[in-house]
Amino acid sequence: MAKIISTSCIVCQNRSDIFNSLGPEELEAVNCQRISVHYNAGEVIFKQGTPCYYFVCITSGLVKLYLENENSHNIIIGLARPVDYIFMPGAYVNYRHQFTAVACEDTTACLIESDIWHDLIKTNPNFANDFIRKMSLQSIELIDKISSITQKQVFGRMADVLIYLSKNIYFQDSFTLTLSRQDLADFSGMTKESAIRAMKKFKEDQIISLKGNNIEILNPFLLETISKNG
Amino acid sequence: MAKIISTSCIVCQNRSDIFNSLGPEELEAVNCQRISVHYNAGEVIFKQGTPCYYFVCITSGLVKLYLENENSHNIIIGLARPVDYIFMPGAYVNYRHQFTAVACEDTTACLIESDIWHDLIKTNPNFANDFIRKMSLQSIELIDKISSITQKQVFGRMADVLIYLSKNIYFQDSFTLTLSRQDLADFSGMTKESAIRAMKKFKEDQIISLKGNNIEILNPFLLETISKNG
DNA sequence: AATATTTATTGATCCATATCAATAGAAACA
DNA sequence: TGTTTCTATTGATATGGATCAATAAATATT
Repeated sequence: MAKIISTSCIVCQNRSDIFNSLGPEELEAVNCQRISVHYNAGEVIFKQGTPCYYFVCITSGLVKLYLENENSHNIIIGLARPVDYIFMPGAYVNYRHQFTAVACEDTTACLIESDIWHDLIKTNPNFANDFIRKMSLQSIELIDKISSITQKQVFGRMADVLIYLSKNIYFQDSFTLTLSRQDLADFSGMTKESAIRAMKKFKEDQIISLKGNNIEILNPFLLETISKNG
Repeated sequence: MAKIISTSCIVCQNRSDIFNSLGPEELEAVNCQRISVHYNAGEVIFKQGTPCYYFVCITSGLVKLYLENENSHNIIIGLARPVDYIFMPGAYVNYRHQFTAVACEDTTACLIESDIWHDLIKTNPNFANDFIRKMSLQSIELIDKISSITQKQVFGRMADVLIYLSKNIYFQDSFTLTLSRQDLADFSGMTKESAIRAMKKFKEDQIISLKGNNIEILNPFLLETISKNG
């Protein structure tokens, strides 16, 4: 890891939207102390339980955020993509990471000290407002995840995951997965075997086409129906 | 419902902690337009999917927050008590309630217009900071709920619920439940029958004493172990 | 107090999904 | 190019917890 790249935040094309409310001096202050890092696929960005000193802004790649458990399987509670940063509820509570972040693809990120972040929130109401909006969105995603996992069976849950991937990660009905089957399982709260069987059923029913990691949603309407009916 | 009571926010003993960072004028502004309401046990405070115009600050009683689902059972994602307010992630996103709030006991609450709330966040950085901290805590609770429900079996989940009730709601090892068995089930993501059987097992194993709605945690250490081991 | 209604409890059965096991395919490596 | 290693797939079996059904207890109603 740790191949440092650099441009300025002010001209950065992959800058997180959260920084749009900052003025040039504020952006420069962020730029001055930011650390740009490259992670290879599979590398840990941070571990659940460790102290959190930095906000992680993803500039390229894909990151999975998951809850670890000694006895049981992991559960992916979210994915982070450019142009976004990883939400960090511990930054305002116990200064610990609530989950582990791992790069699914080769990923570049900028680390921003949480002190600066806190200062910006105190001094720039628009930044604070945007930050609250992002936290709210994250809360809603968590609520949606609870709803999906507790109120739906395997097909409904897998439908939710495929819809989420196409709408929020790949922005297309057709995409090449960089998540493993195990990841899909962890994301939909089931075992790898169940995930594979659910996908196989969708393929048989012509709802998706599936060749290795190439997925195309052929019948989004039916997938939506399966999601709704659980 | 709607038995209006009144005192001033400035002298209120049941004022939510979130208002501690407000000055007298700000408190007075809140006081001027607040609406105090009484809800009987069982009454709906707001429904999932409806617009959210008010923050609800609980001054007495107990409120359950749950996700509704036509096909499936409800799932309680949290409880709200005095001195607290109900978090409302929709207030910054789609202006809709993400869940339903129902009074479990006779409950009084003050409704505060979200406009005023938004103004305070923009103008008072300490208020914004406290608000972000509260949202962060809520996110962590949601993450804990996901962890509990997906990574533990019935006994672990029920242990989590009992620990939560004693530590965060009743503040004692011994308490009289105002939640029904169905509520306990909805809170731990299982059926009423499974909830009753789990409690029965804990009673047989002398981990709790259970007479109707009177619960005492006799062996908190063992309960904690069950929670950890799932 | 007697009756109706809701909530709680217990037992029997069933089913969705996990677990286990075996194989196949893909990627890494020597 | 064969060997190892990891990931994916498929089938067989096991099981945790849901569902169904039948009281019992508590609460509300007349």
